[in-house]
Amino acid sequence: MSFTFASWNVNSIRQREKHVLDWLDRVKPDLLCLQELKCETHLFPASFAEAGYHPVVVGQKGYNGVAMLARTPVEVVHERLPGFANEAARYVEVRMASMTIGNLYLPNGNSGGTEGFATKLDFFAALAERAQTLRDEEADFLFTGDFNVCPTDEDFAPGALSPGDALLRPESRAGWHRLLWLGLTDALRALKPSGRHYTFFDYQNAAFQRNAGLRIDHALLSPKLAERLVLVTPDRDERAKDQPSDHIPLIVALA
DNA sequence: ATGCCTAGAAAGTCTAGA
Repeated sequence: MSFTFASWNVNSIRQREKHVLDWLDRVKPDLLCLQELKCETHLFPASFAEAGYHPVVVGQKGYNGVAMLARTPVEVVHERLPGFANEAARYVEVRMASMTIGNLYLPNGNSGGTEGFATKLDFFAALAERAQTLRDEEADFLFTGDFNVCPTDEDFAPGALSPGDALLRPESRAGWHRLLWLGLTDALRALKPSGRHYTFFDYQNAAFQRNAGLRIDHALLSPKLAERLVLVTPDRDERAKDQPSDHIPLIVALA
């Protein structure tokens, strides 16, 4: 059974409500995973449910916040990442269409000094543990969201990041690679093994116009789901619109 | 020169994003 999902860091759901509604109407995914809601759960816009989507919202005041918008009712499994001792609203996991789907907003790691970076690595470690558990349960599962890591040097435009940035530090990349070693497939690179396929463009210095982007929004698929992979598209059209998020949707289709 | 955007919290101008 075919299944289309997307990940989109919207940088405030209230600022982007109309963008998301229009996008849902255009793409009609089975599931949209949102990050950086920047709003409390009870302030999440009602318009998505009115448009026929089942919302699962894990919000908080100010920063962070994740949500799922599903075309069918879902079972909520977790509203925090097991093993990640931090109250920030950065993970939500559901069961739908015979899959377990984790939607994550991984800490950036550039703020908060040594402790801030350690929190990022802690999230990666807990995510690997979660992957191991799901693998042991023989679940078909995927993780998608804003991983805040450029897996290789091909995943950021020259000059877009300074050398010591948390998005490309070896420890961050090791966290990413540990997930791959657990048998997960990087959906975009499975279908587009090389080339620039960015998902983020800074608001400053006309980064989008210069294609000075980063590939930091990802989808990781467990083996049987990877066999069903037919399409991965970073939706650049969204970044050209008025008042866009700095991230674009990453669309993935399974056969 | 982490700064030339953007958003949120909050009422100044920070912090965080990445």
